[in-house]
Amino acid sequence: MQRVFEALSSQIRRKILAYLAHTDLTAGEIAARFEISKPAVSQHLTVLENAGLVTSEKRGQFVHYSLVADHLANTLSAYAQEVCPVSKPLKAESAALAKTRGS
Amino acid sequence: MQRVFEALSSQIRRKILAYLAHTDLTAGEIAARFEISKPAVSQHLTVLENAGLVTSEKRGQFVHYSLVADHLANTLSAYAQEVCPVSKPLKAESAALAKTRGS
DNA sequence: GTATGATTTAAGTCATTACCTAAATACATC
DNA sequence: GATGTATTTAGGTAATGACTTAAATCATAC
Repeated sequence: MQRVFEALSSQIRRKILAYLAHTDLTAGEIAARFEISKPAVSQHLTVLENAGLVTSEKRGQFVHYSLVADHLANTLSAYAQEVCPVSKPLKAESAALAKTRGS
Repeated sequence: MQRVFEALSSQIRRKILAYLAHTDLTAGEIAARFEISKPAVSQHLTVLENAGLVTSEKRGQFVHYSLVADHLANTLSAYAQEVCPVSKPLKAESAALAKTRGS
């Protein structure tokens, strides 16, 4: 929990997660989307991985990163529960979601 | 958004919000629940207030703090949407909530 | 095995954050 | 108005985080 919220406190890291929400990417592809150095991006990816928000898999000389959406959603949800026991907006959003997806 | 996640990156601040979820508290009552100095707690409260997560009202010599649950829930929900467009756990949690509360 | 490209590790700097103590401010009471 | 309590501001230090460049690692291709 601490590591997750710490990871989410950086705009860059939140953006990385948003990119990974659409598709898996290699470290290089992620780095190309930001203006900071590759080592800096690598550090951010390490933070995200230590928080359990992404996983990495080495294929050949590339390292592919992917989002662990469940962990993110579970953590946010758990804390929202703790602090907003009767979380109206969350509920409303989810109701809309359920409507769209039929479950 | 940045300020909210920055505020949430501190365990102490998350705990303060959890306390305020149950009831409003004065600055002193909050400080009494932690082992750090009162000025340190005051700084944390400032961070939370700047993030829009709490509001304060001065009554006599006391300052009462209360949670702005909507802002917290909305922000978490918005980012969850951005990163987990089909957020199963969030939905499941909310479905349970809806059941309990009938709406 | 040498050279090339992808990624991470290492080492160091700069800025920010968290914390403390001491002092200031504001309110209530006598 | 002097005293006591609640809270914040000020000033300073230590720890943490983000970033950089340079070097190391590892896989690929020649």
